[in-house]
Amino acid sequence: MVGSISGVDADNFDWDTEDDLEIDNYAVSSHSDLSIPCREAVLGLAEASSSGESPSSKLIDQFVGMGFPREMVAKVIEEKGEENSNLILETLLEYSASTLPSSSNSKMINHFVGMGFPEEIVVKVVQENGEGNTESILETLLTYSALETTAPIQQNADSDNFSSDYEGSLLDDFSDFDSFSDTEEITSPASDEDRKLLHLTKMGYSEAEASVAMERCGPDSTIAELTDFICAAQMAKAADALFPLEEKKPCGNDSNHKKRRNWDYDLLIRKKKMKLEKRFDEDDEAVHLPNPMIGFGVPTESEQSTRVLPEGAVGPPYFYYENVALAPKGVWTTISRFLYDVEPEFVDSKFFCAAARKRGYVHNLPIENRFPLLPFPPHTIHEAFPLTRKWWPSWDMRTKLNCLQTCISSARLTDRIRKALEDYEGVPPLGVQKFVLEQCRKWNLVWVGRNKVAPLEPDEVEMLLGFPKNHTRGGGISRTDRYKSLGNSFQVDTVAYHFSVLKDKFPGGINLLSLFSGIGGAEVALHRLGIPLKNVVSVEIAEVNRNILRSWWEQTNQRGTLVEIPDVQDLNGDRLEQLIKTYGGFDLVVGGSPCNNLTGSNRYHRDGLEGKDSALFFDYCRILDLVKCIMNGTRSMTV
DNA sequence: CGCATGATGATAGTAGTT
DNA sequence: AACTACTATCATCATGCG
Repeated sequence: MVGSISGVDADNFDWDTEDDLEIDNYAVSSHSDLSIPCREAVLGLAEASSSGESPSSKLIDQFVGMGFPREMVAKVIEEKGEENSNLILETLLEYSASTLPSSSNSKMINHFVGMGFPEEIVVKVVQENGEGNTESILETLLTYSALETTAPIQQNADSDNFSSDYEGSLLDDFSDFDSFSDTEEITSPASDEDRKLLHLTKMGYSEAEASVAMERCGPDSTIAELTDFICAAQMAKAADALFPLEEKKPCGNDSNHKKRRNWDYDLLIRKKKMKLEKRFDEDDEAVHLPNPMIGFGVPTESEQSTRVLPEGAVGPPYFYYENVALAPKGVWTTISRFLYDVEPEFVDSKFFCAAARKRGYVHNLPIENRFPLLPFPPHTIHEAFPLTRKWWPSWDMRTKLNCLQTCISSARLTDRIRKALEDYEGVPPLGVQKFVLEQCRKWNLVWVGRNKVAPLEPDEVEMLLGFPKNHTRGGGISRTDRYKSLGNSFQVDTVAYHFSVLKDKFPGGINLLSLFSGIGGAEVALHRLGIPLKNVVSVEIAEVNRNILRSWWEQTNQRGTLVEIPDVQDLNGDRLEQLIKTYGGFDLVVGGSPCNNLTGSNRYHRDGLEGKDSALFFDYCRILDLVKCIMNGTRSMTV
């Protein structure tokens, strides 16, 4: 019963059974404290000689693979120890920059070229900054990358005001183009928009960036405005990616791309990132989460707050965007910037129901005179699950559940917990309590019997989130799918509280554009508020979710029209124009874009807004902008 | 192939202390 | 300020079964 680790005390109880040594088994491997996981490229380089050797030589191989001399690597590791890879790299860079004479020049250049910077620029920058100053070389190079231009560099300004001069001249160069395009008649086959797009891509921006910028800045925007916008956006997300959407660039730099994934590059970028963010936090105020997380108010805290929306944000239509509050740094700054600089409202659903759900909402709804859905849902675990009270131990002080996620705990875990508790009559030792509570919090376990904990059933999750019972049940939906769909959904009471201000404004019902609808949290919220749904256009990629929504739509005898669109990419300007013409415009545009790449639960692809799924946020922006343009009649008549 | 199962940390924040 | 301790988190991947 006492674990195999010698000298354990009560607080350090070993919970691992003999063949299950995985729990909290951190820091066993000597590599576990490396701050950056090994990339495939590095592994590839080290693979040949790595198997069966000591971690030390493995580490040496890794750095040798980056192009440092073996002796130097060995020496540095000896000096600094193998724990701190960052320090090792720094020292290596220092050495290779300072100790090696003339021949190092080309080596250094190769080094930066290997990171993916164009050779000519590297040569120039190294000359200007001097070889010794790795930091400032990198800084200058990164400045270029942020501008991401392929135009040749001819300026000979000094390094201090280099970038600003560069940008200035760039814009000057295009001022001619602006006046030209403004006055030109549109007679050629290429539209004004296409010309600008072409010009921007020629300047080195990706097509995606360019089109987003053009949509955001409007049809009459000048090239200068557009570049301004892109630069601002890039600076905002510089933290996440200094080479946004690099795959889209036409020039095929596949080998460079791979090299960029090198380890040293990642380390340096990370350092850079932290610096940039710090600077940003000082200038713009960082997005900070309120404590308590009640946004502009919740029903229980009856404080009336007001706000003034930025001019560009004012509807129609009303819009409502949602995502996880605890996203990687800089993400919410970017989201806010792309949504007309509206300040996000961070709300924890624990003020509305028995489960926490920390989310950020960017919307232009009024915030005065909100009212909650009635009846109030249960506010504590005991109220929500009365039967658990009998088995709930006194030392489990939880009154609220944590965030409902897409996965549930394994049966093995609850089994381990049961076995652990069975060893004791009455109250278990503190160490045992700590372990059990930790797991209960992590997996939202509730007490269903003596020493027996269990994950929530799907219908219990439905109830907690404010959906009707069996909302996600049947019709070919698997149990796993139910958990997944529910875990990705709105908390209905929370969203309904925000939507409640619409009830007076749209007594005859509303037209809803619902992006990434999922299982229809927004629709259910409006319905429960008693706001009639006239026409709903729902965009949802997953067939199971579309089935759920359609089934709910039929069961609740909706009078309106439900239009289902699977792929958000299909919702282009033409389609929108047609829909808006048919239904007379949208009153509300709702969307909670996928969060897979933002949430901390994701161990594999937490890539920020640049992630494969999270980038769909930009589709939300695109569509919202189009709706705004079309409805306000400012869209150019050329399409 | 669909489905269920079990194993797999890192990040960014708070709170407290030095 | 810097450091430690502690906490929570709309998940993905490989595997095995029928």
